[in-house]
Amino acid sequence: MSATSDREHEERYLAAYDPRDYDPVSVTVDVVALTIRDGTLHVLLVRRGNPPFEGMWALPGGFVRGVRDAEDLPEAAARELAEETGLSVKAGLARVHLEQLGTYGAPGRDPRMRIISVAYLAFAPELPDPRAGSDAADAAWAPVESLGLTEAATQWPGTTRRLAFDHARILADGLERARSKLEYTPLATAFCAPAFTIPELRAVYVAVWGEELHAGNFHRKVLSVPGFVESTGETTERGGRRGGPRARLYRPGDARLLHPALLRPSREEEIR
Amino acid sequence: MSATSDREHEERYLAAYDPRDYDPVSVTVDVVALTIRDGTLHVLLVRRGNPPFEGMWALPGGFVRGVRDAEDLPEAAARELAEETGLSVKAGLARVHLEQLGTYGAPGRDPRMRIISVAYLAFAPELPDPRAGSDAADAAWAPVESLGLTEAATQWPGTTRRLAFDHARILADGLERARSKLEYTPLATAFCAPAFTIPELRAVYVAVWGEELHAGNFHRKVLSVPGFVESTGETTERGGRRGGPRARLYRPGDARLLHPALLRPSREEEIR
DNA sequence: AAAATAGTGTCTTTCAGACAGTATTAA
DNA sequence: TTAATACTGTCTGAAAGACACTATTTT
Repeated sequence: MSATSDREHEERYLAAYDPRDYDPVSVTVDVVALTIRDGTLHVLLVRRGNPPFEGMWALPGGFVRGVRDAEDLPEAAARELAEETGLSVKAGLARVHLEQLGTYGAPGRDPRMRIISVAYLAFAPELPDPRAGSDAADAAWAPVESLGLTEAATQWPGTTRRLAFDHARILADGLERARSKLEYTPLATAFCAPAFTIPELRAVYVAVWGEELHAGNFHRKVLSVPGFVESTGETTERGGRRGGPRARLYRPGDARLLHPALLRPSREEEIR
Repeated sequence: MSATSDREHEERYLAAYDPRDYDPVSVTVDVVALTIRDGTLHVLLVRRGNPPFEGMWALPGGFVRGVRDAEDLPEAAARELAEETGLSVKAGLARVHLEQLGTYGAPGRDPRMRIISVAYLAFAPELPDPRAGSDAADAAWAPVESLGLTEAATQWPGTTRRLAFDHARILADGLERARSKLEYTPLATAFCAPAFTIPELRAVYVAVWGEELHAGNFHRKVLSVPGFVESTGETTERGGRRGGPRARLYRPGDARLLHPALLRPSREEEIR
C-alpha cells in the first residue's frame, strides 16, 4: 500500500468518526458551589423549570458555547454560576475559587440525549441569597447535610426528592475533593472573609469535615505551618457571642501547599 | 405569564442552546499511559499519520462513540489504548489501572474544530512494545525524561519535536498526578508484576519521583504501612545482578490509602 | 576475596494529640 | 460573678530521616 493510499484511508477513517456528521455529543458544565452558612456547609442548587426532572433540584450548569462565542471550560463554569444565580462578580463572585472536579459521561445519564458534563468545584465565602436565573425556577443555598447523600432519600425545603441526573454523585465527589483539599492546601481561607480569625478558620474545617477539632491544637498547628496565614496586626472589635477575648485577625498567606498537612482525625474507614 | 407559556419559553431557550443544531463540540479521550522500563519512566506515544501535527508524537486517543454504540468514558479510554497500540486485554491490558485525569477544552487547542478532550491516566506494568493502530503511523514507549517537559524542545528518536496539540501540558499534569498518587495510595504496585520485591517497589518510586530514596528507611516504611503489601512467603530465585541476598516477594495488600503516607523528600519548591 | 545488596537496629528531631492552665470578654 | 472562649505550655507517643551494622549473594 502506498503512502498516498494510506493517507486516503486515514482520512476516510477519521471522517467516519467525526461526530459532527452523525454521532452528536453535547457538552455541559455543572458547578458544585460550596459555602459556609450558619456554621454548616451549603451547596448552591437550582430548581429545574423544565423536563426532565422538572421541579427537582439540580446543580447549576448549562451548555458550553462551542464555536460561536467559543469559551474555555472555566469561563463557562463561571458564566453558569453567575447566570443561574444572579450573583455578579461585583457581588463577590470574584473571590470564588474554581477548579475542575471531573467529567461525567455515562450514556443515559441524561434521558434526552448523550450529554457529557464537565463538573467544576467552587469554594465561596458567604454570598448573598441567589435569585433564579433564566432557565431555573428557583435557586438557593441548601445545607449539604440535609441532602442525605449517604442515606436514602431525604427532605429539604418540603420535598423528599433527590437531586436530578447523576448530580448526587457529582456532589458527593465534590465534597470528598473539598474535604481532601482542606488537608493539604490553604483553600479553607477561600471560605472566609478577607480577614478572619483562627476560630473562624476552624469553623470551616469543622463544617467541611463534619468533625469537632481541638481548639488549642488547631490554633497552634495553623500558626506553625509556614505561609498558611499571616497576621494583620488587628483584632476583632468584640469577643465571642458568649464571652471570651477578642481574637487576632489573619489574612491568607503565600503558601500553595500546607506542609506539614492538617490531616483529618478519623479516616480509618476509608483506608481499606 | 402562564405555566404553559413559561414552559414554551424554556423549551425555546433550551433549543437555542442545543449544540446539535449549530454549535458543534466534539469529544475525544486521550490517554497518558505510564510504565517503568529499564528503571525509568516511559509514556506511550503514537506518531500522527494525518494533519494537523502530522509526523509528530501525540498521546493515544480518539473520538468518543456518542450515540451509535454509545460507550462510557473509561470504556472509550480503554478501547483507544487497545486500538492505537495493538495491546490486547490478554497481553496485559487487564492489569492496567485507569483513572480520569482531567478535561481540556480551550478553544483553538485543535486547529480544525472545537474539541474537548477527556484525559485518562494509566499505570501499567511492563508491557510488550506496541504496534501502530489504525490511524497512527507508529507507536512506542518513550522515556519521559527525554521529552524535556520543563525545558524547551528536546530530542527523542531522532527528532527535535514537541508533542502535538496541548499534549505536553496533559502529560505534565499526568506526571504530577502520578507523583502525588504514589504518596498516599498503593498504586506503585500497579507498575509491578503480580509478585514483587521491596527494592523493585522502591525502583518505581525512584523512577516516578526522580529522586534517590534511602533503601533501609524505605524498606521499613513500606512494611510498616498497614495493607500496603503482604508477603507471599517466597523469595527471588537469585540475588541482585551485582551481588546481594535474595529478596522476599510481596503482593499488593488490601489498603486503598497509605496511612501514614510516603511523602516525597523535597517539595520545598512547590509549596509557595 | 571483594563488592554489592537485603534487611534490621538505633538515635535524633519533628509533629500530632491529650490535657492543663491563664487571660480576656459577654452576659 | 459566671461562663465561655482565645491562646499558650507541657507531656507522650508516632513517625521520618540519618547512620551504622549484619547477613547473603554474585563476580
